Amino acid sequence: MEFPLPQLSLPPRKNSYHTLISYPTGNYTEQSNNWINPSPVSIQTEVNLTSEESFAISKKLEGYAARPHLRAPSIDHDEQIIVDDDDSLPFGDYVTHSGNGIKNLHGNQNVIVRSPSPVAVRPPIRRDRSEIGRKQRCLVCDTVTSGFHFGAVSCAACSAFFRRTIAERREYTCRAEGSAHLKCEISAEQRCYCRACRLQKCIDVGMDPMAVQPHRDQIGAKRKHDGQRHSMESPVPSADGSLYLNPRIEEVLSGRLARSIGGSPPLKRGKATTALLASNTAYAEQLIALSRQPVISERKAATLTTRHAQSSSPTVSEENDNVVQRESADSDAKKPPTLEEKLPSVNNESNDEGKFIVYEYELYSGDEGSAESGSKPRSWPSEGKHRISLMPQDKNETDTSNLPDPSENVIETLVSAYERLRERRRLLYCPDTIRDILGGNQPVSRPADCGARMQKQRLRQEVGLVAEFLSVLTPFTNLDLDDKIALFKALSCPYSILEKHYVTMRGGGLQQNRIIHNDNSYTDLTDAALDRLQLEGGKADHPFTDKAMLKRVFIDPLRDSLQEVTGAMYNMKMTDVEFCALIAVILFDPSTAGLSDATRAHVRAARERIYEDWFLYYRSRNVLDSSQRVGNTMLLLPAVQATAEKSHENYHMVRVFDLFAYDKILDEIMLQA
DNA sequence: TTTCAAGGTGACA
DNA sequence: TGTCACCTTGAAA
Ligand SMILES: [Zn+2]
Ligand SMILES: [Zn+2]
Repeated sequence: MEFPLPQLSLPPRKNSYHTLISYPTGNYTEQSNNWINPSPVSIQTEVNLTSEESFAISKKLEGYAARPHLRAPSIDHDEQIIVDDDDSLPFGDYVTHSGNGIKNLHGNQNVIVRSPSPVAVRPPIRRDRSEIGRKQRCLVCDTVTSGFHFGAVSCAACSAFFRRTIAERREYTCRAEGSAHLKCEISAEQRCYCRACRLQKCIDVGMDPMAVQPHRDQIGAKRKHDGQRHSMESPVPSADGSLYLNPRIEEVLSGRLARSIGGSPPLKRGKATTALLASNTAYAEQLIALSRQPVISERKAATLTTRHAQSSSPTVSEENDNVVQRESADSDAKKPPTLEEKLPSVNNESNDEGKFIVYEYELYSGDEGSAESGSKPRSWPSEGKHRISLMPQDKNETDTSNLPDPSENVIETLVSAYERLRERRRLLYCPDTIRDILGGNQPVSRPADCGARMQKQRLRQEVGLVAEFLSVLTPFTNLDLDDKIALFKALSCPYSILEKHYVTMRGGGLQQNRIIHNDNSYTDLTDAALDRLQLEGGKADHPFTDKAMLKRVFIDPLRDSLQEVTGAMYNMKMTDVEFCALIAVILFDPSTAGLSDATRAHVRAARERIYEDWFLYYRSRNVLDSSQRVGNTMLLLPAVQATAEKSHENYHMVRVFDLFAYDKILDEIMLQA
C-alpha cells in the first residue's frame, strides 16, 4: 500500500473552475442524466471491510454507485468506507480545496470566446458533494487520487491516458497470448506496460468514453503564454467533418426551422405552433426522404452487394449544398434493383465466398417460413410516394384522438422508459450477488457467446423488454393487435441493429473495435480476434481456415457497420433522446404493409407527434443545434439499411445482431399474444 | 447574487 | 506519458 505519493499534497490550485466548453447555452442536464446510472446506491452496508481485496471491490462499487447523477435521492454517504491505513497518508487536506484563501479569478470572463458548437456536448459528470473529496485510490492503477474522472474514481494520469485514447481513437493490442490475453496487471508501477489492458481496465471500472469531449475548444483555443484570447472567425470542421458547422451552412441547412425554434420563448403546444410543427415535420420527413432506402427490405430479397454502403455515413454538416447533391446522387441508388441483382447469391457465386453463402443460406432458411410470414416488404414513406413535402395536409385525415395527453412530451416519456429498460437489463445480466445488484454494477465484460445470447429464454426476455419499452407510447398501445404486430415486427430488425450499435457506442466499442451486446459481452473485431478465428477453423462455428476469407466474411462487414453506424452515432454524440426518437419514428411508419387506412392515419399522426415533441424537447432545454441533431440522427438510416442488407447475406452478421432468432421468437410470441 | 470547486481541456516537459 | 494552468458550470452560501 505504500506508494510514493508525489505532488498529490499539492498546494491548492491557484484557481478552481469547472469546465465545459462547446456546450450550448442552457442546460442539457436531462440529457446528461440519460447517460448515467440512474440508481445511485448507498453502500453503507459495506463498512468494516478491511482486506485489500474488499477495499478494492468496495471502491469499485463506490465508483459505480457514485456514477454521476444530478438528482440523487438524498442518501447519506457519510458512512462510506475509508480504509484505516489511508489515514496515515500524509495528505490530510489534499482532497479539499476549500479554505485556500485564493479567490476564484474568472479573469477572462469578459473575453468573448465564441462557442464552437452546434454540438451538444455532455456536461461534466457531477455527483453528490458527499461523494466527493475523499481519499480514494485510482480504480485503474491504485495510486491515491482525490476524485472522479470520466465517471470513475481515477488518477490524473489514467484520466489523461483515457482521454487521449478516446479523443484520438487510438487502438491498442495486448501482446499477451492465450489465457493471459487482455489480463495484464495494471498497477502504478506497470500501468504503462500494456495499454490495451489499461484501457480495458479504464472501461471496466466505469470510465465513460462519452464523457470525453474530443473537440472542445477548437475555436479560440487557449494560449498558455498569451494573455489574449483568440476567437476565430469561423468554426473549424472537426477531423471527421461532422461536428462543426459554418454558420452559413447551418442556416442554409436548417433554414426556417432553426430560426423558428432558435430564439423565441418556450413553445406551448397549441394553435400558434401549427405552422412551426408543420415545418418541423416537413424537415424531418425530408431528411427521411434523403435517406431514401427502406430500413428493412424484405428478407427474401437477398440482393447481391452490388450497391455498396457509402464509405462513411454522411452528416448534415459538410457542404451547404450537401442536401441537394445527395438528392441527385441518390437518384441512381433509388432505382429498383435489376433482375440480376435480385437473384439470390447462391446462384451466382462459385468462389469460396459463394460456398460460404450457400452454407449460411441453408442455416438461415431453416426458419425462413416463419421469418417470412409476417415480414412484408416495407417501403419508406418517400419511396414511390412522391411526397416531397409532407406538411400535414388536410387535418381531417389526421385523427388525433389516439394521441397522448398534449401536456406530455412523448420523447421524455420514451427516454424514461428506455432508462428503465437499461436498468432491467442490467439486473438480468449482472452477476447475481446483492453487491452487484445494489451496487449498480454492470454485467461482466467478456467475449460474446452467440449461442447463449440466442437462447430462446434470453430472446424472449429481450423482446419483452422492448415491448415494455414501447408500451409507453400510447398511440402504439391503442392500436389494434394486428396493427401493433405489424409495426412491431417491422421495427424489430432496425431496432436490433440500431440498439446494438448504440450500446456499442456507449460502451466504447468504437474505440476498442468490438461490438458490444446488451449483456455487455462483446464480439471482438480486432486482428487478434481474427487470429483466434483462424485457430478455431474447422472446429467451432465455421469451417474456414483461410485468413483472408475469414476476414472478409466475419470481420470486415462488422467493422464496416461499426464504423458507419456507431461512428456516426459517436460523432453526433447521440444520446437516449435521439435514439428513442429515431426508434419511434421508425416504429410509426404509415407505409407499413397491412395497415388499414384508419390506422395509417393514426400512425401518421403519431409520427408527427414524435417530431413535434422531439423538437419541443430540445427547445425546452435550449439546445441550439436541434436541427443538426435531428438531421444527423436521420442520416443514420442509410447506414442501418446497409447493415440490414448485408445481414441478409451473411449469417454471421445475423447472429451478431441477433436478427435471425429474434424474428423467430417474435413470431412465437405474437402467435401466443 | 456571489462564491466555490469538480472535473473537463490543451499545452508542455 | 504525466502534470500543469486554465476554464465553465451547478450548487451552496
Ligand atoms: Zn491511475
Ligand atoms: Zn495486456
